[in-house]
Amino acid sequence: MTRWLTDDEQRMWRGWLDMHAAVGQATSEQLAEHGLSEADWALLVPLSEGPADGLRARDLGRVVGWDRSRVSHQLRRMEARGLVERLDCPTDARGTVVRLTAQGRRLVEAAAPGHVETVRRVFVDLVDADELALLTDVARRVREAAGDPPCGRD
Amino acid sequence: MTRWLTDDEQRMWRGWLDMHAAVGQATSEQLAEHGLSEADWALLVPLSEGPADGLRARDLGRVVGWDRSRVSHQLRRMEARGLVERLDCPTDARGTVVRLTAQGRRLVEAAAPGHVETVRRVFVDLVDADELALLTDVARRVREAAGDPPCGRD
DNA sequence: GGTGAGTGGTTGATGTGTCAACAACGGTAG
DNA sequence: CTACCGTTGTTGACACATCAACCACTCACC
Repeated sequence: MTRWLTDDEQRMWRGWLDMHAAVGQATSEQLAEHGLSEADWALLVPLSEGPADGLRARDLGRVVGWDRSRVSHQLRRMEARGLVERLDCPTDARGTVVRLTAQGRRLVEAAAPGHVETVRRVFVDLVDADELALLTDVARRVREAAGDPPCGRD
Repeated sequence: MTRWLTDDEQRMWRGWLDMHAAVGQATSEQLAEHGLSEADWALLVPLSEGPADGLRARDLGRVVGWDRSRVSHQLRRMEARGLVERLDCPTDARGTVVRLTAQGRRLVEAAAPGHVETVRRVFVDLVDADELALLTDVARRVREAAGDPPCGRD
């Protein structure tokens, strides 16, 4: 006996999916003004916030919640565009240290204000304090129910 | 003067992104048990709900909010797997009519109950009536602020 | 009946995400 | 020291998303 979704539930579920698509589109378009993708941004942010001498690819992957392969592929493309460079890790010959280039750092700093403004305009500034607390709580419940694959962005 | 996100705002924004990742992962894994992807599902659902003699590719694209190219690529892969078939459109020589095969219809009907149960388990059943109304309203506000690219799923 | 703008669909190129296989290294038990 | 196992990162194959180019067709207009 399947409990199908009621009309209200379906409206919420679909609206929520469409909301995510709309927000993703808005942030993608904003980053594209600087020649960046969401995938670029996901890696550039922790690199810009981390130590100036770079991060182990392993640690970078943990921060953003990606597997090694995805990180490696993305870094290859970003290195080809001159955003990051890969160095041998001095403490572990298996490792790779990833560091922002000067150009990469300039791009992050140029794109960050517009990114935050977009996030505010299409989402954060549209909810009041009560709603913000409730959304945070719903998100926590859902992550726990779904098995909370640790992730991180921004 | 950029208004950076406060800690609470950042927590909500990140939690919300992670929530979406967790829900997407849960539904993807459930569909994968039947050998289906989210992209397959997006097209299979309107095809299974539409007329038995199929849908114009154009109309299918409008329902799911995809452009022509994306629909065409996805249909090519699905046709190769025997889920759908493409027929010439009798009323417009430019058109293509897409129809579920018997195998495609069996797969949709086999996967649908588990899909709905997953959506309930990781999301819908975790919010009460008040929260459901509020989430629906927030989603509406966000879609309007972001420019509401019409979409549709499930 | 032509002609030209617009529509419908396909294709190829490139960027992105996932999986499995692989090579190289580190750590530990014997 | 050697054997072995777990870790780290890369690679290749394939699925998916986006963009631009292209062709065939429709339709409105002359």
